[in-house]
Amino acid sequence: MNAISGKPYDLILLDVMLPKKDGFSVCRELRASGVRTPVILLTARGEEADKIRGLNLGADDYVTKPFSPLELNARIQAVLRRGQAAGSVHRFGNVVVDFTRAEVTRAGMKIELTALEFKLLRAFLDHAGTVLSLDQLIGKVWGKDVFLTDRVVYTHVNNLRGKIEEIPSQPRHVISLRGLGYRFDV
Amino acid sequence: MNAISGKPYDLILLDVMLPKKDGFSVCRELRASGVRTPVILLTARGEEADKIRGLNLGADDYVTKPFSPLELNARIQAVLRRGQAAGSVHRFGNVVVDFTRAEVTRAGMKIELTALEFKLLRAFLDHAGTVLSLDQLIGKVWGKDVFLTDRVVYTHVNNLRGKIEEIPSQPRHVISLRGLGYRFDV
DNA sequence: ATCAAGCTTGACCGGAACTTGAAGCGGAAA
DNA sequence: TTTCCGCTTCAAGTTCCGGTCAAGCTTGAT
Repeated sequence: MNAISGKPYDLILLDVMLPKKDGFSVCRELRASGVRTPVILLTARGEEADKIRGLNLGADDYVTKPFSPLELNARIQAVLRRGQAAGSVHRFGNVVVDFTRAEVTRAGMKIELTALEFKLLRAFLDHAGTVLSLDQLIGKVWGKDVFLTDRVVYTHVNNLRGKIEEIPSQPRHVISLRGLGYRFDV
Repeated sequence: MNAISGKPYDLILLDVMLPKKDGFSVCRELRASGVRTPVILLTARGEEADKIRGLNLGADDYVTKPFSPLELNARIQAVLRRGQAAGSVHRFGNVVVDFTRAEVTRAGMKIELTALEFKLLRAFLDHAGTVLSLDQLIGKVWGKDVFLTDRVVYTHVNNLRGKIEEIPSQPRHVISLRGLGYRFDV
């Protein structure tokens, strides 16, 4: 821990399989002690659950072994670039979204989203914390010049809710603002 | 402090949780010493009160942890774009208005505004300190060519008052000018 | 003092906005 | 072709906004 905490690293590559102490504990302790340096986890093939666990502990991305150097490099670049450009992995509550893999998990369980629901979720995440009117949503998800009834949006927003919201979730992620639209809160 | 005061930064990202000295003090001291550089506060989830405190101390925006890189970036851009006018976050008295989130708080407590009340409040804030006739208000809130009785305005102005004015507030924010209209004072 | 116009404030209720489950439709896969 | 499944549409039910009404108050003119 102390080997890391003081120094300003740009990125931490963490193997889940370590002697004496596993990568998860390290990751958790890092986060617990306030270190916000990006962390990429290296996990062995087949340890799907580990991936989720790691991301929920605060890791920024994961790479499954065996991995190609190219992929690792790409993900490193992505994580470093993140904060200005759209990263692939997002987290809110207990759900993890990986747009490049088109995978979503809630509390470690995989969730199936349709293509449209992905677009909708992306629109929300791209504007997290700001109100999106129905027209804006339609523009971002379906396209600028499409005629759709508001009901279409209602329905799909609710379908999405049914999949990503914990049940019952006291503070929802997708918040209805009557007369204004929706707002996504992380 | 001196590390900041001399140099022409475009923006300051300030974590509320800092070693030795919290972000609030830093923010207050900055403002007190005349630094007008935009400040974005990072506050932890659940510290709702902190948000308000920070904004009242002169911060320009806040981001609650955990935040998505996208949101942070969006807010940075927003604050930079803001310049000095027409920002999303307004303050008057002990109330804070965030139009992009469609959120209003008074003395730290969240207030629910309707869509119409938001539009009305925006019209007032956009022309704070100047008299707005009823016709002007109707034009800005309902639209240019709408026929409405004055009573409609009366009612909604008073509904808005009931939500944003402290009770009883000796100097009101929404001031009636008999025969002329209303004036909003910060 | 008296009065009327302007404003305040609370209550009401029709309908718009939203939720939610289910049926219809059409394209892609088998 | 048939089946499947995602997107759209429909519809019933619920919430609650917003224009209207009304009664009372304030202010300035007469």
